[in-house]
Amino acid sequence: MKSKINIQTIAKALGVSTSTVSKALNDSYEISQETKERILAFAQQYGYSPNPYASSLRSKKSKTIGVVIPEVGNSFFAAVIKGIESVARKKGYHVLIYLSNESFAKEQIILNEFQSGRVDGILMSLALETNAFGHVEKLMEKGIPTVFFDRTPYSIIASKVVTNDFELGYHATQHLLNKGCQKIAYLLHRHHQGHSHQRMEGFRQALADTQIQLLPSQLIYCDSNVDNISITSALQQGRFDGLIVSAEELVTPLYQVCKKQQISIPQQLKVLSFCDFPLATVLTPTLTTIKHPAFQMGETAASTLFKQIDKPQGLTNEVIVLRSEIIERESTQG
Amino acid sequence: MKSKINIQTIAKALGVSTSTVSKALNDSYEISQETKERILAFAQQYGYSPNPYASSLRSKKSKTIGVVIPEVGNSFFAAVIKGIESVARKKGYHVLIYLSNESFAKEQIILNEFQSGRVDGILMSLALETNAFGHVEKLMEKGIPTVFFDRTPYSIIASKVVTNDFELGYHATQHLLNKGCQKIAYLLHRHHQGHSHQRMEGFRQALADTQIQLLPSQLIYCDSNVDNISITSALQQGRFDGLIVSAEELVTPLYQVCKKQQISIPQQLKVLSFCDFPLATVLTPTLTTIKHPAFQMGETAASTLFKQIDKPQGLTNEVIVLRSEIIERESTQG
DNA sequence: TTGAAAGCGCTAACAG
DNA sequence: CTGTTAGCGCTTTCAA
Repeated sequence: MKSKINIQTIAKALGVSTSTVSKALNDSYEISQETKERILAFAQQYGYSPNPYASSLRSKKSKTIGVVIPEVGNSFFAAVIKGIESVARKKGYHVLIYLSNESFAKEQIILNEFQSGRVDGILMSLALETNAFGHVEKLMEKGIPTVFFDRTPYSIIASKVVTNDFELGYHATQHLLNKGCQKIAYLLHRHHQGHSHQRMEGFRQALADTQIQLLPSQLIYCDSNVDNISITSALQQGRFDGLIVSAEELVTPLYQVCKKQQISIPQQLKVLSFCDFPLATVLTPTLTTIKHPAFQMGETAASTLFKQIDKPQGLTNEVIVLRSEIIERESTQG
Repeated sequence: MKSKINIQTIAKALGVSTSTVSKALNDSYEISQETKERILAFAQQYGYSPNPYASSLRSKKSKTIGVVIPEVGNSFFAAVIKGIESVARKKGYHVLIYLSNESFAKEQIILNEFQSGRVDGILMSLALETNAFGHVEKLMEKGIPTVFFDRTPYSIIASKVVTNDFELGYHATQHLLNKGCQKIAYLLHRHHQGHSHQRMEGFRQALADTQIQLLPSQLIYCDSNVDNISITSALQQGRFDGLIVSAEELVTPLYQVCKKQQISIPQQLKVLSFCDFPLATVLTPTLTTIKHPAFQMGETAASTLFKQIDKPQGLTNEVIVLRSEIIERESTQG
């Protein structure tokens, strides 16, 4: 380590007190313009940057929010993060990203760390594995502002930003029914979250409204991202003529299976995905998707969080529903 | 906020001193098994979790490493992060992810924050915009352990983990030449980094070795991720019969253009991408790619960083080269 | 408008 | 093995 410049160094060098320096650096109204400039210039010149640990320790706030997401590497969460950062930047807050890797255990560890005031607020989307919310409840009892988005804990009362999941499931199903599908399957992860549940309920309801009863065999569970076997066996012999894919990672194995088994989309099987991504426009056939307002979801979640941070007493627990839209492409063409 | 339990509360409640509690919680050998258990049990019961700011302030280390990457949402960086986390977890370190969003300015701001000891070490891949390294040099002068990966500052001596970029450019080009291509173009971002430069040099060299001179028109620059116009105009009238795509985000616009302009791959244009991703296996045609050892790169970079953190004196500045491999698919078939 | 002093919660010498 | 003590670098009263 080279130069160990801190507030004291500056104070001594300029013949002022540390509190003056501190106030100047924080642009306090108590300090004269002249002194401020003198101190700022010095700080600038010598590349001073404040020790965040000291200031957080003393002031009890970290100017930092934690974002807990299951994974990166998919277009949805990438866009959400951008939305979050755009809001946080305006407020002068830092954004720390924590990955649960879809693991319940990891998620618990992460939330545990937040107990100690490492962050001023939390934005969170649950891991697929998560099916109990004790860790979430413990956190909320501490009164740390928290907003959930996308994958939210259904049984917990909290601020949430979600999409119109039930409707989406319903409309997606209707879309396929309108295209003439009779036997629609639903492709999903073995572990799945509340929002997934809502979507499935929409699926079930849409079927019910058309006098179709949902059979267990219509739900195709996949263990990992490359579970081609389950998909292959589920789709054989033209058992289904419509398919809803509930996750971005499941699109690749699906297309692989269809190619190998010579199942032609959309003639034999119409496919709709719950996630939009750029390459959907160049797949063969191009893929009908549901486009979520990911960036906006990030913005909204962050704004909601800052509302809580700024006035912690009135914890409103509002649930904000954003609308997603179906983008029709070749994979569901009649 | 509810319970404000800290080390003092515990000390008082158990009739011991704060240092005993501190040592017990850090599993120091100085404390008897019995006392340890008593303290741990108490801490557990009352949900104590240490204040990271206080401990970092005092101990001068944060047990945290910062990872600066240009973006999330692509398979490469997602895998790198997983590699990093797997190593960091074993060492009991936290991983904070910072996004530069390919912006030079943002990158400078981030590095500036690191000046103050927020993290014990840094792993970094440069933004596309970055073409000066003053901010990097300033950081390294401070002696903060830093390892660069993938996109590294070519003019700076530092620890780096890279792929065999020159070779890759060379082999990719040879691959296309061997398939009979005569006029090969190279698709890249307008802003680009050192590693990209190396790859382009490999490209140039491979052409030179075949007595072909590289013309400026063979380099197709794209401004953003959806710059279909440049691509369209560059590819018209069968000007090229081979193409190297240097970034994952450029694959979608390329396929869009080829579809629209009815340029058939690989008959009229053979395509090779410098990035592998799952959907490459189901595109029409399937895409020949170069698969980078992303997870391994993350692991290696993190291990190298911890070596530096653990013995800061011997800053070795090693450059580790990992090997990537070409995965041949339909898009370059003869 | 500035300064003195106290202390955030924890760790690390050093004593005992 | 346990306790005492002195800060880490900063913010924040309160006094000047």
